[in-house]
Parts: sequence; structure tokens; C-alpha cells
Amino acid sequence: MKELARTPRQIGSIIQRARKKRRWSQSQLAERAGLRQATISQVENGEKLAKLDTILAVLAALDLEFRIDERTKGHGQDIEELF
Amino acid sequence: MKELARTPRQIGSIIQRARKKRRWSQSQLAERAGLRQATISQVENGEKLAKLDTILAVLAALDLEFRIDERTKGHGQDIEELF
DNA sequence: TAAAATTATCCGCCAGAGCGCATATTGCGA
DNA sequence: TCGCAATATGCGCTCTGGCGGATAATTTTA
Repeated sequence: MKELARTPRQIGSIIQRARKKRRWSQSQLAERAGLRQATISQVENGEKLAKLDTILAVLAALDLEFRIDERTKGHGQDIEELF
Repeated sequence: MKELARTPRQIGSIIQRARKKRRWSQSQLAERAGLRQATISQVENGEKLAKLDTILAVLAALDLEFRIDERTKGHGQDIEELF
């Protein structure tokens, strides 16, 4: 893991991957996170700009968490552009 | 760095530390992030549940970023509970 | 300690997220 | 190909975050 999450879209796809890895449906995740299936759908697709607590709830339900890290590694050029 | 960010309050204090380390005022950070000083204040104090894009904007302005990581380290027992 | 800067609050307003409820749409297995 | 599960949308509603615009309250510095 340890995925980079700079945009709602990235966050959404990370969440989706984590959910599928657990073989959960959106409804199951929604229930665990105290949200609606429709909300999960929108979060995963990064369509709407979610609220922070919504994302935190989803992450917690997936046993994930945010970490805050420095952005510029090389402090000049990003060498680690793994792909 | 690489701080844990499970709650709005934690996120807020991390942001505040990063801002002070750069010796910026809330107004300066607000300007860079395209927000208001009042908003920065609330974010740092974790008073309101910010929107995701607000936090992302602040982090970007501070050259920080979110990373998503697994919550349970030891996947059974957390050995690395450094403290 | 007075002045200046920084930070914390307040008001009214507006946009949008998430809700309930419901229904398309899509995907997939039998 | 049919049928069901899973996912994506839609509508009206409520709630609240962030805004502009200020102004307290607190901290810093001269």
C-alpha cells in the first residue's frame, strides 16, 4: 500500500481497490462506514468533492488511514516517478 | 514527517506545525492555498469538518500530501508501536 | 505597556454534499 | 439469454462549510 492521494479521483480509486480486495460491495462498505451506497459510488469515482469526514469514515471502514508526508522528495526534481 | 492523520484535529495540528515551521502566518498560508485566514484557523483547530478539497489545497500549499496506508500494521499484533 | 500583528469568532449568504427514496444501467453467472 | 446482483443516477431536502466582510481576542514586538 502506501498510496499517494493528491486528488479526490486518486483517493477514490485507492478506496475502490481496497474495497475490491476485500470483496465487498459498495453497499457493504457503505453500511460499515455509515454511509449510503450512492455516496460510496460518488466517492470512488471522485465525482463530487467529498467532505473530509466522509473520506475518513470510508478509510476507517477499510482499515486504512491517511498519513501526511512531504510532497517534494528530491526537493527539486522528482526522481521517484515510479510508474 | 509522515504523520498519522486519522481525525480532523490531528490533520489540523499537523498543518499548523508545518505552517509554523515555514514561519508563515495563517494569512500567508491562506493566500497560497486560495482560502481565507478564517478558514485556515478553523482547519488548524479542527473545529469544523472541512471539505476534502480544502484540506488538499492547504496541504499542496505546504508542499505536503496525503498518503493512504494500512491501519493495522502487524496484521494481528502491532509490534512496531514506536513511541 | 502601547502598538502592531496574528489568530479566533461572528453574521448573513450561497453552493454543494449526503440523505431518503427510487430507478436506471451495467455486469455477471447460470 | 434471462435474471439478479452491483453500480450509477435522479429528485427534493437539509445541513453545513467556506465566502465576504468585519471585529474580538490574543500574542508578539518595539
